[in-house]
Amino acid sequence: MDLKKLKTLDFTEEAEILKIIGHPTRLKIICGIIEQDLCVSDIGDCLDEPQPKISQHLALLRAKGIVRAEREGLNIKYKVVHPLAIKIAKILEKEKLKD
Amino acid sequence: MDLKKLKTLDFTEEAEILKIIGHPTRLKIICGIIEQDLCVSDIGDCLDEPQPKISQHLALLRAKGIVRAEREGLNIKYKVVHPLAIKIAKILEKEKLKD
DNA sequence: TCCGTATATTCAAATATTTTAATATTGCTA
DNA sequence: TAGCAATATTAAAATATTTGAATATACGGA
Repeated sequence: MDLKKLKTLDFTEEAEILKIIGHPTRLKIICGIIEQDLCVSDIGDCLDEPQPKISQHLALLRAKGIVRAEREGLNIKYKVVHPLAIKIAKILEKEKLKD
Repeated sequence: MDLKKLKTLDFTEEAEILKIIGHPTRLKIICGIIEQDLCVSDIGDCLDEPQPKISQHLALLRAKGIVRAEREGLNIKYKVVHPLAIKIAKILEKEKLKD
């Protein structure tokens, strides 16, 4: 891409998504729910983190439109909905499963 | 991926890369130099940011192994070398060129 | 070797993020 | 409707990042 074109582009939104995803706990949450929806307590089990902390991270992800919550009886299940986040999670999952 | 497998994985390094890239200036730098190597002053022109700021961001990117510097006469040219960063920059470039 | 151009470093102030702990809310079921 | 299980919110303290301004270094050419 030439410099003139680049000059007109703005990467603010994409950067924000990357920054939010770029946290070990949140990234693991996202990779965890990319294939299957999970509820908060499952995620907590998986990460060995206290429930409120998981909820806080999920709240951030929700606020940025990266995940969506859906009540299912007693639990609330989360799924990834942001296209860029989905792409990145899939790339990472693939890399991780190589080993 | 099942929960047991997920539990054994660590996403710390990937998260760090994403976080570093997840800054508007740095992301634009990376997308700018994905196809062509650029020197600091070209990057500065393109972003309308003071030179020391650009250098600071480049230093961070260098420290994390995301870009590499190469002197070329009077200038120093930068290129992206981190595989994950390259993948993401290419995804974003493609998206941006759609519009 | 002195000068100018290009780039890098440093440090302090402002700002943002993360963590922790306590507590609140929601909805099911007895 | 009381109690329990699941999830969410809040606020303060600790920590990390970002910015801005000043200054330093490195290299090539006269």
